[in-house]
Amino acid sequence: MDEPYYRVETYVARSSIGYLAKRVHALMHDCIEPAFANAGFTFMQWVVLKYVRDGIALNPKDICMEFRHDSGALTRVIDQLETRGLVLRQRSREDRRAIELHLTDAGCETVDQLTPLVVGHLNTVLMDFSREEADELTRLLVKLLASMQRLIDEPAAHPEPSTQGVR
Amino acid sequence: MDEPYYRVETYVARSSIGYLAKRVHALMHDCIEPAFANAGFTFMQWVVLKYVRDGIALNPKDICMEFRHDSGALTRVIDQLETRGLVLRQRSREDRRAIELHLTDAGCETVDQLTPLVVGHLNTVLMDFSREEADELTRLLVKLLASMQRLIDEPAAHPEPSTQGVR
DNA sequence: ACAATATGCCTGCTTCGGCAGAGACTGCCT
DNA sequence: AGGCAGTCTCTGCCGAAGCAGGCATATTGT
Repeated sequence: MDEPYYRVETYVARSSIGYLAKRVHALMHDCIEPAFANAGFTFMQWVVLKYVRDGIALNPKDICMEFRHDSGALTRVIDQLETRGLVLRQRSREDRRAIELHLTDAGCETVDQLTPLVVGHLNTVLMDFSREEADELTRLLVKLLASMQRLIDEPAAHPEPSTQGVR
Repeated sequence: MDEPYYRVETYVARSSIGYLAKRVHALMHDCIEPAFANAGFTFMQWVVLKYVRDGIALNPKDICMEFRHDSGALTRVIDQLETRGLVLRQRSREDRRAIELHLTDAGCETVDQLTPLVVGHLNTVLMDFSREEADELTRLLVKLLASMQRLIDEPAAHPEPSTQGVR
């Protein structure tokens, strides 16, 4: 972008992508979490099961990186899933610090049962969107994620107006 | 939309707006929260100050509604701000259940000092976006919010494929 | 071969949001 | 006037995430 999108003088909280992102997340959560609770799960449990099922991430570390979740918290989520017999922990042969996660049959079944619930909710939420809008929204969100990811990975390459020392 | 956007058979977690929303929020948080911490504040504290400053919401209830925040949690945030002398609580005359929030001079000053920090970060995050893309992203997020809001307000008007009883 | 550093996971402590209920108050109805 | 339902704020409790530290293992450099 040639010149800044937001300006200090005219900045209004409600319309900034920061606020919007937070509220989208909060509302999405409010929409879907009760449905999961209904089925006896939490969203995070679902995420782990789905990620392992799809092979997106097979160990805790990758899930943390992919999903930006706390590793300590993740340990406990996996504990729950293991206790319920949905997931198996298995020490990796190549790197014995690492753990390989495997779904049990019950775990696979759970994913299959929960998927329609998730898909249904997402489709409901997108009801008023044209296919083009949904595609564009997805594209822009992915792009935004990539930008932010780069900002975090390249540490402090982009100097900000500092406000250190306030209060 | 004529037919569903997502399908059970082809649903891949990473590209769904649900996941994207959560990750955008998490990354946004990771980007901005440290900057606030640096200045001695939290994001929620900033939100309250900014909302009051801009007159978007002058009492706790409105902030809760606008920002979808827990009212109990908000009480405590306001406590902190009051302790630090940035905000005043004042019983409303018209409705003595309600509280009117007012910024002290120090509070106004704080908002002025923090605003560039927020605006700077947002602009940095949007660096690779054209103005049109940023506008479109904002529009789509707002539209998505409105859709979800409607779903929540109209209770259960949209029957979902039920998965009750799983586990 | 050995030390120094980094990585992956786990564990306690702290913090914060979600939730339920209480207390004060308002407006409506009879 | 009095009762009653609804509203606004606050409090206590619980569960989950953030954080820091620890242990086992891996990797790198000398």
